[in-house]
Amino acid sequence: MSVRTRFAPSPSGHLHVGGARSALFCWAFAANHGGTFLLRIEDTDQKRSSDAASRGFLEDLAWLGLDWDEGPLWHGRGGGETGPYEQSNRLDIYEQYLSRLVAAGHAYHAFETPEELAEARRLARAEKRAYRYDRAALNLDPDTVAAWLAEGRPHVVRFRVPDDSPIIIQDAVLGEVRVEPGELEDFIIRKADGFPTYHLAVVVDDHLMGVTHVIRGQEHLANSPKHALLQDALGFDRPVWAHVSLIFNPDGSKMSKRDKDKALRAEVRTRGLDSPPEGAEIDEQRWESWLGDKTAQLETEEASRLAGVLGIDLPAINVDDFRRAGYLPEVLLNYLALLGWSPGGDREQFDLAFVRENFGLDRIIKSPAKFDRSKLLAFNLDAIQAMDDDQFVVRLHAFCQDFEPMFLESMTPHQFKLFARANKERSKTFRDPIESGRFFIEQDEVITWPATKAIRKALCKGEPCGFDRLAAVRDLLASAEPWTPAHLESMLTTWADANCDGNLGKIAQPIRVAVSGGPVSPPIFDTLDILGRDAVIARIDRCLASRGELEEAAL
RNA sequence: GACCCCAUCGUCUAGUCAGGUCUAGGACAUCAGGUUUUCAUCCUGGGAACAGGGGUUCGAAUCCCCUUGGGGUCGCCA
Repeated sequence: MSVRTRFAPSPSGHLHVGGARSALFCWAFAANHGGTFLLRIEDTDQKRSSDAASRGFLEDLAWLGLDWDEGPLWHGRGGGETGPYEQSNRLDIYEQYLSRLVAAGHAYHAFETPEELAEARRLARAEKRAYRYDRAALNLDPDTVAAWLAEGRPHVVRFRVPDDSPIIIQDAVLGEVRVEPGELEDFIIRKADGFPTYHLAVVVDDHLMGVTHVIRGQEHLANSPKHALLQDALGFDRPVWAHVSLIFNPDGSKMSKRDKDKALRAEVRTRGLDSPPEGAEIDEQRWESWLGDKTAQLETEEASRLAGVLGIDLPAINVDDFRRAGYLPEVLLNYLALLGWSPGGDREQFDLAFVRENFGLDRIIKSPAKFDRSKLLAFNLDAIQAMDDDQFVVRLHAFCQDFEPMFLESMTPHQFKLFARANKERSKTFRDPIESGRFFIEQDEVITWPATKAIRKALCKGEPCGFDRLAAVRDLLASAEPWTPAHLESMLTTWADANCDGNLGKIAQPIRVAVSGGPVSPPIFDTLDILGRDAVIARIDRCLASRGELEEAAL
């Protein structure tokens, strides 16, 4: 039988790195076995699912290059014989299996309200005992149940957990996992709104879609016995389970899609804010329910607006966060693969093709791993340095198109090309040239020279000082012909030989500060080339004019 | 709290399943030098781990047990 794997996210927010890794492993395992990789949208939670979120997921997956063979239709991907692939479109299917379970006595109707259950849980907790549903509904007489159902009384359907023998599941990563009878309660398989819960939907869909291998995060391990029970009751084969260890934050807590909200809530609390701050654009009611419910999540835009207003950085946990931060998809995938899987030996850097060729369940790592940003960054640096110049130009261009269009609007294509090339060597991410290169696209009049230590050192220190040297080469630059890095270099090198003992830095640094407003730029001759003569001279003149002010500030 | 999972440098890991080749290898980080017109790179070198205790064995990082530590789950979320 051919291998079929599935990635089945619930569309709440963006794809986070843990989900991305699960998707990668599913993809790789299927690809390695010439099988099929399915994508299924688990949108049975009416409160939390949104179309926007599921589009975000698809985009994130596509950006990573993890194409699904079957699943939602999206830009030429997806389709398949076993759809629909959104659970909200499969309700009638679940209903059939649900009736079957009820008819066979494997499931029963229960009428407790959420409030009653919450109270029972609270009580159990107060008495320090483990809470399990008491099966009260099982003792209802059939006529009462029939009457209540007929009058439309709200109810759920619970699965009747057999209490005679232990549940033993085989996990490809963890081995045998055993749960004693009595550890599981009669879990709910259909909610009061008529939607199935995750457990039922997953089991039915995995069966109908022919899923052979379920590779997922270890937070799902405790669900597997429930699924095994449902599969047994329904007469389905069990899939091969492989539970992958969790990804942690550096502080050791589980890296979760709720971390952003957690950080936000903590900041709101410490500041004692009781209403949404100006500029966050969150309405009062939403604010209340978000603050009060620690499982509630703000929309991506709301969250980043709020973070902006509060002046805090949100933790990067979503694929999209890393994309915006200028990481390469292949590097993120490489790093993620390493967090939970190892090809063995000393091999660490590899591409998707390598993962496809070598991935196997047997080398999945059992212990949890902390997400280390600095290693990811080091990998990204290596990948960028391994590109040829033209490739870097193209990819930086694409990045700017998505996130920094100003860089394309403010430069000619030729300038952009020079800009990209000059920056490649010092770029760890696509963000780097953007952040350090703002001065390239700013108007000449916007450049200022604050009296920082580095700027004063370059311009004011010494005899002669940087200003003196700048003044001395100003006309030389104004009349330089041709305006090329090579010619500028030979010109200024000659000048430095004659005027500062061949120490090019003595003149390069004042020029750098003058044209950029700061102490950092690409190599000075490239920088001048990109800016062009007019901007360079205009900036030098303005810088020279600011001399009095700067020297005064230094006193 | 109950149940389940996990345990090699600060971090990710190789080595564990088939015990000796391990005075435990690599990578990131870190420290010390060096290269460099700034920044970033880059080069050289250093320090850094088998959680603890019992077994089994001629021999244990590797097998078993206990302890400790970390984590997950305990939702009409998925």
